[in-house]
Amino acid sequence: MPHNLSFDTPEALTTASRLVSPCGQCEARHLSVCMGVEEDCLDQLACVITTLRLPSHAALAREGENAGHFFNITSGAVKLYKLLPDGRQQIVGFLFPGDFVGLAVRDTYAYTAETIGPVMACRFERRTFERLLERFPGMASCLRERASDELAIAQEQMLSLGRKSAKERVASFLLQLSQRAARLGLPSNPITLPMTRTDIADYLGLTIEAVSRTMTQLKTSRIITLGTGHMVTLHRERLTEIGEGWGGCS
Amino acid sequence: MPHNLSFDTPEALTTASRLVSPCGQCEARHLSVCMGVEEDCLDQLACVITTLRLPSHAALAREGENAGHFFNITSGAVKLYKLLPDGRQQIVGFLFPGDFVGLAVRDTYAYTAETIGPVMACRFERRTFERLLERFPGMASCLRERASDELAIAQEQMLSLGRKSAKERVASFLLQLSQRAARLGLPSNPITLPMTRTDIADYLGLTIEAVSRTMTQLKTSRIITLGTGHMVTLHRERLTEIGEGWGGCS
DNA sequence: CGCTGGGTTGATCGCACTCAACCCGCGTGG
DNA sequence: CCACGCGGGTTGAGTGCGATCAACCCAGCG
Repeated sequence: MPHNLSFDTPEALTTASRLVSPCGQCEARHLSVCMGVEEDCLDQLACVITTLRLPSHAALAREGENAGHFFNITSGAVKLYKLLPDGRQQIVGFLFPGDFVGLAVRDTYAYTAETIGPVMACRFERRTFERLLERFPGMASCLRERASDELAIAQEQMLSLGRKSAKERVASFLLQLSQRAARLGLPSNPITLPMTRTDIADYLGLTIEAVSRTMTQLKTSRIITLGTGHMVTLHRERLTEIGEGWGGCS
Repeated sequence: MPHNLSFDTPEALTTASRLVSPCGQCEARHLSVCMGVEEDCLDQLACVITTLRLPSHAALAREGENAGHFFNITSGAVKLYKLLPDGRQQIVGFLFPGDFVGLAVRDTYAYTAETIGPVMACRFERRTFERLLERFPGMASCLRERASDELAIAQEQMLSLGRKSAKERVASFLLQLSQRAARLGLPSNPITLPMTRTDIADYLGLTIEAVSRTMTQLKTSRIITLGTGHMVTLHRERLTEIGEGWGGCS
C-alpha cells in the first residue's frame, strides 16, 4: 500500500545515477535500479526503514552523540555543522533530496545535522544498514561513490575557504547550488536559496555582513539578479570567471 | 620471493585497523587480515600491482588528468593540492604510509598528488582495481571506511579554514600530525614535520610568514619546542586548549 | 502595537597579507 | 679557498580585506 509521500523534486527520483530514498514500497523500482538490489529483496529494506517528517530546525544528529542511525533525505534541505566551544560555527555541507547523513561517521557523529525548513527523511538503524550493505554489494559501491562525491565537494570547499576571496567564494557557492539544482532536475538558472544569509556565511567562512555586501556588489555589477523570495538569477559567464578565480580583483 | 622493500614505519604494518600496502607477496598476511581477502587469492592481487620508487617532487596524479590509476602509499609522504588559475594553491590533504591516492576520484583527478621527499607506492590499474573490489567485498568496505575517515578529516579542516585563527590552525595541525604519527606507530610527541613551511601554509590557508610567526609565537609561549631538523615537541595540554578553540585570544 | 528574525548598510578595527630585508646551510664552480 | 646562487626560514613595516559594532529596514505575527 503506497503512502502519501510528497517529493519536492519528483524528477530526482528518475535519475538513475542517484541513490534515492527508499521509503516504503512505493520507491521499489528506484531501489532496484540505483542500489543494485533485486526486486524480491525489497521487503527486507522496507521493513527496516522509518519515515520521518520533520519541522524546521530539527536535529537529525548531534555532534558527539553516538551514531545510531543513518539517514537519506527525501525532501527539503539539511545543513551539517560543527561548533567550536565559544560558539563559532562552520557548516561543512548542505544536503538535498537523495543525500545521506552519516557517510563520514564512525562511532559518533562528527557534526550536527539540522533541517532547513520542513524535511522528509528515511531513517535506518545503523547496524541493520551495515548488514544490508553486506547483502547487497551494489548498495555498498553506490555508497562508496557518494562518499567520493562528498569528499570531492569537501576538497573544493577547502580551496574556497583557504584561498578564495569573499567574492569568489560567493560566486562559486552560487554556481555549486546551480549545479546541484540541475542534478535534482530543478531549473539551474533562476535558483532558489533555501538557506539564510547566516547559513551561507557559516558555510563560506564569512560573516553575514560580508555575504550581504558581496551579494549586493554582485547585483550592482549585473552579475546576478536578486528576485523575490530567495530567487537568484545567475549570469553564468562572468560568475564562472569570478568563481573559478581568474586572478579576479575586479 | 620477498623483495627488499624498506618501510619507514614497520609498526604501521602490524595495526590491523589500517589497510596497508599490498606490494607483492611479502604483505600477504596483512592483506588477508585487513582487506578481507582469502590467502589463496593473493596471487590475483600481486599480479596487478606495480611497485613505484619515487624521488622528491614527483607527481603521482595531476589535477584534471584522466584517472587511470589508484595508489597506496608505502613509505614517505604525499601532498594533494588544487590550483587556481592565478597560481594560488590549496593543499587538501597529506598522505602517509597506508593512505590511498584516488579515493575522491570519479573520472579525472580532482587534485595533483605530489611526493614530499622520496616515496614508495603501489599502483593499481583503476579498472582492475574496481574488479578486485567486486570480488572482495571486504576490501570494498575497508575502502569505504577509509573514505569516511578522509571525509571526517576534510570536515575538520573546513572548520579550521573557515573559523579558526592562525594560531588555532597551527595548533590543531600539529595535534593532527601527532595523532597520525601515533596511528603509524611512530612517537606522537616529539614529532617530525615532513613538509616545508610553504606546504603547511598552503594546507592551513595562510602565508608562509604567518605560519612562521605563529610557530615562533608558540615557541616563545613555551607551548611547543622547536628542535633540530624538523622536530617539534608539543606540550599537549595548552596546545589542545588552543587548537580546539576555547575562545583563545591569548 | 511591539517583538522577532532576516537582511542591508555604514564606520571603524584588527588580523593576516604583502613587500622587503635578512639569515642560514648547502651545493657548485671559479 | 671563497664567491655565488638557491631553497628554506625568520623578522619587520605597512596595507587591506573582511570582522566587528551599530543603526536601520522590512515582513510576519501574537
